[in-house]
Amino acid sequence: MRDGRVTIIDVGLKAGVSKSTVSLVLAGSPLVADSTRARVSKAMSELGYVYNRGAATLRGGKADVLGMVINDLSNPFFVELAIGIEQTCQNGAFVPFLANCSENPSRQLQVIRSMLEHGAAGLVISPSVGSTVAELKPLLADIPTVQVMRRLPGLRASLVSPENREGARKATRRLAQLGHTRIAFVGGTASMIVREERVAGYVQALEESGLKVDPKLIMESPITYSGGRQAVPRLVRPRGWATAALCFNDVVAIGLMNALVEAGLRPGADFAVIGFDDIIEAQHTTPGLTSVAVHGRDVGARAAQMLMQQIASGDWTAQTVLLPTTLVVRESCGGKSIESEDSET
Amino acid sequence: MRDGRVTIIDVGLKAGVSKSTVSLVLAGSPLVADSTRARVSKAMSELGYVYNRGAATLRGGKADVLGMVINDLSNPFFVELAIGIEQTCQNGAFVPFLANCSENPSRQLQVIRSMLEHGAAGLVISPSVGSTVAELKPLLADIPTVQVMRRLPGLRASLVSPENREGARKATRRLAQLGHTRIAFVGGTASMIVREERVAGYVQALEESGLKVDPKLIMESPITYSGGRQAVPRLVRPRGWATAALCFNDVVAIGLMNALVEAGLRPGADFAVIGFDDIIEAQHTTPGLTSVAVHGRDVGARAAQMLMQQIASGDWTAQTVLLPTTLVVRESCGGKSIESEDSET
DNA sequence: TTGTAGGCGTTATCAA
DNA sequence: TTGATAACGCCTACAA
Repeated sequence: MRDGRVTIIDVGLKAGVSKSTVSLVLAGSPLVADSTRARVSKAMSELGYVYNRGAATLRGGKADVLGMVINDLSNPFFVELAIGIEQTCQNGAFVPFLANCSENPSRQLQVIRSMLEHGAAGLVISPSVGSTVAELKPLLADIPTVQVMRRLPGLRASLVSPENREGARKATRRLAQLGHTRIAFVGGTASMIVREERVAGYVQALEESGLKVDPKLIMESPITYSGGRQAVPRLVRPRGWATAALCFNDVVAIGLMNALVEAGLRPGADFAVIGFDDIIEAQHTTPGLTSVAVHGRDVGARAAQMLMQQIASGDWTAQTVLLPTTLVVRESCGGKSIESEDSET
Repeated sequence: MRDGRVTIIDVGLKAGVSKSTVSLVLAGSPLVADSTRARVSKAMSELGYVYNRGAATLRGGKADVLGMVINDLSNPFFVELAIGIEQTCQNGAFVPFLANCSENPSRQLQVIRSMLEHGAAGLVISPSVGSTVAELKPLLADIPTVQVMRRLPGLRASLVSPENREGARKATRRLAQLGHTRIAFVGGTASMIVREERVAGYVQALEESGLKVDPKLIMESPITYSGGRQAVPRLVRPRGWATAALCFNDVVAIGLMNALVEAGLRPGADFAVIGFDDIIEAQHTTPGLTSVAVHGRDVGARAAQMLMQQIASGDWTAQTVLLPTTLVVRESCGGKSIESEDSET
């Protein structure tokens, strides 16, 4: 106990047993006599003993840390996702550590390295925009990894993701059914695979509805509130140039809705808006935001399950799980009368 | 390299040097010959060597992990706070690990224990609602700890917090100056110290303005969007019973604003609303939300600085730092004409 | 039911 | 400039 840190030896000394016995108590072994166990436990709490998991890991090899590397926590959706992962870890005897990359690839590398150095048993990662396989692949070569939401092609890692294409298709089809012919897709940048998938669903729905696909209606923007705002001038000048928009996600959609109001247009009446993710905020806008629900918690839970199972089995062949989305209809897209599309799924 | 994990011994073998030399290279010591260093580095990357920080910590005693224990990441304000802490750690050679408690004290205990077991060098903690000194004090007895935003009286730990009382006072005074006489305080529960402070500022401003303090105007609610919503019926029935509200935070304020609109009232025109925190969302509501800016990143940065300094010096006597707030005036409180109060600060 | 004796990967001390 | 050796705190045989 030289340095202030109490060890099992100190505990043993105090309880009058050897360190091995203390270790057995720690492990909850049935071999220890009840009286001994009690004495040891008492000594532990009196000394303020703290288990040194690092030492145990060093000896035993396996760590209980599960790393969550998330691209951007300022998007509420990813917070939901992280919460889903966390809760699932609880039940699985893993300790989840969360790291935020703020959509910064070099920060992401640092964070991953750090988790590896700390002996993480596995990683759930939602790659930052701008990540490259070249830099990530060698790092992740020896650790079970599950990608969530975003996918880096060429990476040998599992994936849990929503059915982006189908979700976007459902949403766009709804807008078309409501009579819109000039429907925009707003948000994200062309390099994002998730966006590609969502745009593909959007295009498919337009074609199925017999509408023309106008590339000018497919707009890029940062995936932030301001990104959504910025799109509005291009959307409504001249007025009626577009009359509806499917947004890359809810954050963009909310920014867009607010800018519409400021431009004198009523979302849901003069202009239809649909978002993607169905974050909690979508219920608390005026009008309520229609959104393609991705069920972030479920996605997170699924990813965590998969990862824990891969860790347990030692087999982490890449698998892919696509989770269904649901169109949650609120007022922002107008035409409440049409029955929900959920039934069609 | 038995178990797949490459050690410095393996690296040394490959490079034809001893593990001590490898260790020196790792530490960037100027003692090693350049040619040796090069050979060792090459061996490391060829073998895919990963530094085992657990082992180093076990040997050396000091860890590089800094734990952030946050009450609730689904409040965007605390995400900002966490980002501030993270960024500051970067510059200080600490690795920040984030854990979310979802406002759940027992989860919080687990998380803290886990961080201690992993040898965290220090903790930044924003205690969950319902935390007790009795359970926290023994845990934190031997580790530098800085509380942020929230304070547990009786805990021997530093605190970085905004000037809640003064912030609330400024906001309330503004509402009074705009001619409101029935001003409510909405959100939070009575047991929260932060709320106590904010309510105290609110009461003080009312008295300074010669207004009566009506306990019925001080309302509790969960600090969520729905919490804000729920307050509205009590606020506007009968119409004009209250004409303005200072909210516990922006999340409550945004929920409240939306419910106002649904009740047929225009925030900023028929009813004045001020929030607290100035989260990013406050700029993206319609109308823009007037808010007492707490500058979450700065608060986080300050807390991280303080903690790192306490770790470095080994002296962690409790200190308190109160950071000033600013009233950011947008449209939700009406009366744009009055000049901003910032100048008075 | 409990004690003894390594060894996990690293760093620090001391020799060479 | 490099190598040998002893800890760090824990767990796991194996012995008692």
